[in-house]
Amino acid sequence: MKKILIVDDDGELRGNLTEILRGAGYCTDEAVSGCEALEMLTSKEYDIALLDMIMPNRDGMDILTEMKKIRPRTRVIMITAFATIENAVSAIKKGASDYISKPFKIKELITTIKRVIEESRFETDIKKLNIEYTLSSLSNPIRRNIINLLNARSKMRLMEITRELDIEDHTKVVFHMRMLKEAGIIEQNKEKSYFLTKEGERAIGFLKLLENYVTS
Amino acid sequence: MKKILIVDDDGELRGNLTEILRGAGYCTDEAVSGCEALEMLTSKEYDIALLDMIMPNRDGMDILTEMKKIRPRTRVIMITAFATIENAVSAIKKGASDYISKPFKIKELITTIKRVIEESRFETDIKKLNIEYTLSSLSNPIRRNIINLLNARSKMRLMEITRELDIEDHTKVVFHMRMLKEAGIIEQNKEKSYFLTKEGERAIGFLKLLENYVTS
DNA sequence: GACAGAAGTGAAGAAAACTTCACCAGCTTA
DNA sequence: TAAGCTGGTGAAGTTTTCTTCACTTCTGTC
Repeated sequence: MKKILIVDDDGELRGNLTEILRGAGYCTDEAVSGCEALEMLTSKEYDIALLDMIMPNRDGMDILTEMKKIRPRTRVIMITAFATIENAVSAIKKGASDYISKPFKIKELITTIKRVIEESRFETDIKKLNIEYTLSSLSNPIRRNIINLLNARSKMRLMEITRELDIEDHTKVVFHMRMLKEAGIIEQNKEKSYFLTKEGERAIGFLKLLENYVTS
Repeated sequence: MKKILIVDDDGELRGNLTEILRGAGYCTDEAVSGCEALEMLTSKEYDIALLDMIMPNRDGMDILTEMKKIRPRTRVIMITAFATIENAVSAIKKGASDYISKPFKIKELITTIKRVIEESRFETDIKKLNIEYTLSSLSNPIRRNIINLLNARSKMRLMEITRELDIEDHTKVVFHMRMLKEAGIIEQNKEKSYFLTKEGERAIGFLKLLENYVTS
């Protein structure tokens, strides 16, 4: 069952959405604010986040950026009352999967959700890309070291890794962390600690296998 | 038990070497000529080849080159009656692991064989290098295609592969074939056909594994 | 509030990987 | 024996990947 996170400061709207989406067979959670949403994303993985663009405190666009950092694979659908083309474009550029404007019909929302899920399922090329990504991530010795470190220590921050690997320039590590994040091998929580994803753990398994072959 | 191929046109010397090396616990085969040696290498893998530099028909140096093409991982020890520094240097450059001159003492030969085996065993960096090689071979889509092709067809020649993959410039394929050969993933027989090594077959296994991960 | 360290961006340069091209040697076959 | 294919080599050029550097922003701490 697909998991959806509803992020909106409007309690009534949240309630309605929850009811409708649960009725449509989705598993939903609610977050009152962007900050709460980020916390929830840190501890749990969602397939989709419905994110209100305009919220008190922090701008939805900011939250989108943060969300993508924490969970690059969670699809975000932006919702806004004041739809403009520029907004839509910049949201998509920042990694949103779709963009719908209030008021919207329930049917419209459901269709959008279905399409976004379908897209993520249908991404054959992205699957291929992923093999590509995974292999080219693993083909670099620095990145293999990083993965092994994270496997041993489970959570590490940037400078810890940098010092552990005895690298002078931390931006070099930043570069490799980005590669690994793009490959879906690691993720980062709100405290900026990096950790292995499930895929990352598989990658470790893969590496060990390879090493055994070669060593034997 | 380590397998040694003795290549010399002098039957008496071959006989002696066989006796001594078997006594020392090695498994040996004999080849009368360079050509015969190449045939034997095609069908069987040896750890070490003792190769006489001067033989009728084909020059030992030529044979060395061919041997390295067929079995890049078989270590070759060159034996010569007329030792010169230039000869030694060019033999090493062509991939010989050592070079000894006739007449040699049995102890000397055994020591050399042991050292060469030890080197190949001790090559921790080469082991690491191999992971490196394997991964970077697999990280390129063209090379993955080549491996898959060879897996399906078992033996293919250069132009077959080139056409099958619909590549205009065959030298591009030559480049990737060289990479794969260096990684120990493919080898080439005397008829110039390429085929997967055992490592290559393992690489295929890895790829399938990875693909399953991603597809699931 | 000033300073140090953590985390990161973006541009520029260096290094490695890959492609293209011009050319050659060997073999087949008309 | 000329033409055409195969399997290469080596140099030059292009692209990608990686590294370095100058600079920013945020956070904690004194």
